[in-house]
Amino acid sequence: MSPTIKVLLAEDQSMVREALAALLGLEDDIEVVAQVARGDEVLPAAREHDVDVALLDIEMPGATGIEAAALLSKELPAVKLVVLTTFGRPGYLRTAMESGADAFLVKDAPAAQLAEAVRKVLAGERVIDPTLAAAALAEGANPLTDREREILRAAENGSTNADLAAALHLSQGTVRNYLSTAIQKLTARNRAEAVRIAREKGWL
Amino acid sequence: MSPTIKVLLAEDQSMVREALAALLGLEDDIEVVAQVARGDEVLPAAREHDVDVALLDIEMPGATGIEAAALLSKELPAVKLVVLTTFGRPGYLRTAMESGADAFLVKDAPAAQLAEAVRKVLAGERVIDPTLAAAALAEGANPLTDREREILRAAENGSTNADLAAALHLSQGTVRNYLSTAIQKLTARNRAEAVRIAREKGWL
DNA sequence: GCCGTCGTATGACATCTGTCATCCGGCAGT
DNA sequence: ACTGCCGGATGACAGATGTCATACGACGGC
Repeated sequence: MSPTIKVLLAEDQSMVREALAALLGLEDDIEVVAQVARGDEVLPAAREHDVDVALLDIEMPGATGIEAAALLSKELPAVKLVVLTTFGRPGYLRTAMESGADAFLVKDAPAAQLAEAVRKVLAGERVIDPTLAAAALAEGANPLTDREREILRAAENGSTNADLAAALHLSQGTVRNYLSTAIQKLTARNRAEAVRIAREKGWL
Repeated sequence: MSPTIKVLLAEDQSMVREALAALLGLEDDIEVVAQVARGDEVLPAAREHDVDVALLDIEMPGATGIEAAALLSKELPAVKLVVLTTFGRPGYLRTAMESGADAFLVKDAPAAQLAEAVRKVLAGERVIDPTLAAAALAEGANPLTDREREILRAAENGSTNADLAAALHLSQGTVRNYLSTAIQKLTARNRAEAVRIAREKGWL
């Protein structure tokens, strides 16, 4: 029979990572050959271990799983990419696929889908939740410009306009202009609501 | 040798839950006899399955793991309680212990600590991260009143004062007063920052 | 070359938010 | 009985935020 599938597992929470490794370890045809806890450790580890499939959590320090996916698909295009996330945000799906992901799984899907997805991507298939795919297509593309996104992200923790202006080397008026247009694009009533909406859609 | 330890596992994300079950399943002396995905299913499941230890995630729909812990320790005091969480917030630790938890683990601790904690609580020990315990003691008690907490929670998603007043049947002025005192208690500069700080400390 | 968009900026204006003083009724300690 | 705290409220004020018009240089597409 065919050799075992070599998997790289990237997930920052040790307990979850090792638990997922245990889960995959129960499968005869799958072997977890490397584990990393940070996005920026993915590429080096993949280079070192000659992996078939990389399993990438999105929320990680160093770099997100999506950023890691983009790097991998450029540097090691033979490696198949499964993106895993807590949040089924349509925008995540979109950018993950644009970054070269072959599968997109949410963590509240049944565990059996994990091993299944690994096998399927190796066979050249793509695996995505149809509901999520529909949602991603329905909501359209991210309407925010780079700068607007950046400023919204910076505004998330409760910074004042003065803080933001200083942090981003802008005038306070400019900060307010960007926030104002972002608020309108997202049909929010203030910056906090705008941040929430953008987060929900996966646009940040 | 002693019979196997019967564990109830409560965690909303199926993939993580089943992965943790797989991890615990590798231990000879531990058996996962029940799995639930919601906080409000914990007590019924515990009643039905005669468990020794309940493993409770905090962030769950229906009821939090902490609320479930409080119920369990009242209704089935023989069951040992391990609280598991993504976020190492000192306030969580405090309320978890006050709710009768015997152990408190964060998900980015090594996986080995999970089985270890299960065995220890059954032996009557308590398991908590010393660093977190120190932080919990250092930061003192939650300074917010019930109402302040409630209003901060409601303000989290970007509601305006008018929204909050309507939702909580208060005058707008009263809403502003509560937010103002909360902001000062938390040494924040606006509601958004206050929410962030309260969240970080586990006071919401 | 022209048009649209983006990044950046200013000024004026209206509204929202945060602060403060002050008040009331209820309730827990002392 | 007195004190203090909580929930709730009002009014006044200052400062922060959101909106709008307008402007300019850079760049991309047509």
